[in-house]
Amino acid sequence: MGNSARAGQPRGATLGDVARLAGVSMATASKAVNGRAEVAATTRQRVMAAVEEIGFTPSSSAQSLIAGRTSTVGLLTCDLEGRFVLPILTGAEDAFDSGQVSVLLCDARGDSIRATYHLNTLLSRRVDGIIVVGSSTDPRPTLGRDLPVPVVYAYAPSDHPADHSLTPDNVAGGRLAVEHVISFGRRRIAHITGNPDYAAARDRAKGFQEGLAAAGLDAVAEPMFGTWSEGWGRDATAILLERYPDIDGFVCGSDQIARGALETLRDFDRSVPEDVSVIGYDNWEVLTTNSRPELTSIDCRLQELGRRSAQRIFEAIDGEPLSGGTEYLAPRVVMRGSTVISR
Amino acid sequence: MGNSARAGQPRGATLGDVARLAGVSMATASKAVNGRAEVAATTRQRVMAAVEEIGFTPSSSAQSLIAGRTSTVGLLTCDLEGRFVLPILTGAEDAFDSGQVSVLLCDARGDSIRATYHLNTLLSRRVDGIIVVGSSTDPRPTLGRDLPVPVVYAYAPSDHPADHSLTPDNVAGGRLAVEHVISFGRRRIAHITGNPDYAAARDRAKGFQEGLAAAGLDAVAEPMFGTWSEGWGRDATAILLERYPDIDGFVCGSDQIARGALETLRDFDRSVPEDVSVIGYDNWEVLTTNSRPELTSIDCRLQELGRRSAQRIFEAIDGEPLSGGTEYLAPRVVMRGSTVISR
DNA sequence: CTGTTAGCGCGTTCAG
DNA sequence: CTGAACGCGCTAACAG
Repeated sequence: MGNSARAGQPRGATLGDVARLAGVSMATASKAVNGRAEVAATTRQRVMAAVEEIGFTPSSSAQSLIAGRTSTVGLLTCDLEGRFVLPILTGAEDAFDSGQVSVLLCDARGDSIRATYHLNTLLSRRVDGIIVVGSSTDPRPTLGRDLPVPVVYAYAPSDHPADHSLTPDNVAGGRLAVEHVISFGRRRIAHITGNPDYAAARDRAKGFQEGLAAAGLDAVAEPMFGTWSEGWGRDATAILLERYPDIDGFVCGSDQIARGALETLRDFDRSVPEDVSVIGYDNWEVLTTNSRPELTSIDCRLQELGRRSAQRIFEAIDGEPLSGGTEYLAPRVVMRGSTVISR
Repeated sequence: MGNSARAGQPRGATLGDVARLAGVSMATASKAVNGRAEVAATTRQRVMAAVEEIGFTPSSSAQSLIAGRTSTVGLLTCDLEGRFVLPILTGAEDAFDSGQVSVLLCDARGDSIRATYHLNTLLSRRVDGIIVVGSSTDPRPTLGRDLPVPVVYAYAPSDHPADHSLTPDNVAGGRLAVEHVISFGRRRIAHITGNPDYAAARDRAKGFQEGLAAAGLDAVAEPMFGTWSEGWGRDATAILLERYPDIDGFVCGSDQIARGALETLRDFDRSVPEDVSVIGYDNWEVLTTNSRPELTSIDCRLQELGRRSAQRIFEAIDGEPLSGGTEYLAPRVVMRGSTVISR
């Protein structure tokens, strides 16, 4: 307090102010501030003192104008609410952060008109690159191929093969899930998953069936497609248990579905993981670590996805051109009590 | 496609390019682009054609330099992962969006050193204002009083009374919750909540007790403080039911706790909402709409909180100085099957 | 109605 | 080692 009255320079002090106060020219002040060698030690001290005194910070607008780069990237999300964008966003923010670049956040709310509007905003702000974060793994329309900045598509791949996309490998995830359950000796395994309109549901089911086949096992039933909800998990599990009482493994397409499965298994007096194994998908902690038993789940490593997306942008900024095509990120299994017997 | 080869001006075309191509001076081009009146219709058309042709977008860096404003605000979050910041963030983004201002996102990861670092970044980028989003409702240290831009604290209020803060009214929420349960005829009501180190837990408990007293009711037991987890909800509910079998209402400090309560009530064969009412807190949809029955909950209106924070920043930018003090946002109840009997 | 000039805040030559 | 001059892309005065 007290020096709040000194806010006579409300919009930030300029290098000129510093120079005047230190009794040097702007050029000298600039060199001192930027730590260049060609400046006398005593002069530098005077300058730095002045900097401290008036709280000078160089204006990025001016610097960008000269450098031709803004050290800013745009993050264009299609649906901020979606729970998948947040980890990606933190991963990217994390990577950019240590690279001294700032993140300009835009949310298109799933509206393509708003998306192009925001794209213009980002281009006008001369971002050095753009990450487009989708809310599902279904391919999304490209922003266009003749943009003046590198663009990377995260989570939802672009529908244009020349664009660079990063997306979780859901086929591998489905396969990993069933392999995990098989490794605990299960042989009668069912798959309950979400809406088949989602590529995620189809891909995971595909991986599930591949894994089963590779182990020489038959599916106990066709994959059950429904919704991504606990309610569907409960209902589908009940249906399956009544029809195939010998089921000993449930591979679920989401943690919500798996939670529902756990609940119904309790109602049927089957013990998890002793009699039946259950595995979820997404590793959504609020769901996986609060259930009884805790839920083993497939983790898509979304934060890593965000980090890598940022890395690709960095490389592109540094001149290395972006290769076209899609990178599939391998998932991993996080083991918990719904498959592992604690002792 | 096809014109991707025309990317000879990779870093964006300049107004000079437009002017040259249209055969006019930069000043005229500027006026045409900005829709000023003092320009001939035919000239304007030539200019706009040139704009289209080379895909010109004005550089915000240059514009900012002149205007002295960047039309950018900083969003400084303390913990992006936290589930409370996301709605606030979307609310703010929403409001800024319609005001043509962009959002610069920084995440301090709960680290105060990183916070001051990011603050400097934001100031150097000459943002027109800053919203600080905390991850709990406990007061947080002020960024300082002598900043050259307006600052608003959202969710976590500043510990400095002269700062402007917006935070949910948890006392009102606790009271609202118990009033709702009382309105359904419940008289033997218990409160299970989270860690008492959190102001949220204490405030909600306080509101709970006020509401009870105002209705002339005695608490069936002291509020049960624990953790914000389903496990604690299950355990605390079991303890209470064994000790006070006549309990007919559970006011919970979080939706997770309420989910746990629902589960234990099932184990005890009490029907919800016929015999017992249960209400959660936060209205976290994945928890409230997937339970059996669905969970009535208190909604903090975080998106509205974000929107209002943005509004305060707007007002401050427009010259209206920020008043000191904290705005408490009234919560509302979202009714679902855990209190309302469907028929 | 159009073009010329100056300057926003800064970094970077190039003489002194 | 220091300072004067120029330019980044753009807009606001003024002249023409």
